[in-house]
Amino acid sequence: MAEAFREHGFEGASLSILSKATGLGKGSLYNFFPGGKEEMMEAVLAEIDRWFIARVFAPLERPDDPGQAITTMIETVTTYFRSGGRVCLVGRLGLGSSGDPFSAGISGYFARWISALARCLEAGHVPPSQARSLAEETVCSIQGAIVLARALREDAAFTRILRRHEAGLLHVIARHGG
Amino acid sequence: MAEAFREHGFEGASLSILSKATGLGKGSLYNFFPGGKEEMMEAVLAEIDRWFIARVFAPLERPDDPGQAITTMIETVTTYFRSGGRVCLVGRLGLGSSGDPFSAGISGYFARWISALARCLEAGHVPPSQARSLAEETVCSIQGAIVLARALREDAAFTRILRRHEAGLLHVIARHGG
DNA sequence: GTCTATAGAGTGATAGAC
DNA sequence: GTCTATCACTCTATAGAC
Repeated sequence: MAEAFREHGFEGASLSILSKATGLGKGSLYNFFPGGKEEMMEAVLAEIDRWFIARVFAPLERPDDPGQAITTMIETVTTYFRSGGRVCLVGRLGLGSSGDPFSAGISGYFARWISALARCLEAGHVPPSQARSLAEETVCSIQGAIVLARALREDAAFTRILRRHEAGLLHVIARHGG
Repeated sequence: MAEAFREHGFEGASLSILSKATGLGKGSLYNFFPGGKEEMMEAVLAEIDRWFIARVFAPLERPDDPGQAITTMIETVTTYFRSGGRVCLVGRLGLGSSGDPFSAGISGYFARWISALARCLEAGHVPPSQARSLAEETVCSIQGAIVLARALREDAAFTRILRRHEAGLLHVIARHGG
């Protein structure tokens, strides 16, 4: 179901697509999600949120080794987004007017990602304001890299961009003796 | 019509929305665009392409003053995307499976943008490989900034990110005596 | 009997095509 | 405006678990 929303968007993911994707009839879908498509999307977003909290945000927020945490984040994200071949559903949803009912979740996702990464950099002794700029820049570039890799049909663009950011962040930490 | 596609996407922009946006009846729309919605989107993309070639790509490709060309590009883009409040239709289309019929135009748009910016940096005596990386990074960040500004509902994020890139590019040109 | 999960025909509304 | 297809959604029917 998540993949169906990812690929077709909220409006484009029809119930017949969702039914086929899940292998469930319409009756079953409405049994699980009485709120209809909107509730289905909520569930998908909640699952994404849990996944990112566990695998991305939490490790950044209290890192044993900030440099290692950043390297791990880059690897995790590269795998998750399949080197840009897989769209970020949260980002995609935010671009459309159909994302309005989910705007709290959407902004929360990005806000937490940025602040988690900033905290990691601060743990590496990067000054807070610089940490925030770098974190914002990195999350921004990850989203941009997905757009670019999809548009250019070139996964290498995604990995190239992420690698540059990884190197940049590690360099800044090293400079501050992180 | 462009705004309708921008805000609702290809699937979400129904003919009644397009009809209302243009002030034309459905019959008139099919008179102008016998190919239906797909042809309407083609027309919108072609118009965007012309606009970007005239206002963004061409000035970068043969700059009198590379630094000035970059500053102008940042200003033009900031205005065009209304500080992130306005979505990039080409980027948005690339994220969805509905963009498949337009994939050539989509990849061409980004490819030309990156190479135009790279050429501008080369005119500022930045070595080609570095110029290309910086150009890719910048176009990537512009797209990411739109996603982020929309998601966070914070136009300031867009202008902040673009300003950082502008400063970075000007600094690199200055270092190479551009 | 009650509860939960299933499938799918059937609802009116609206889609895109012409 | 008129077409048919499809939309989100409802409803009925059925199944097994307890």
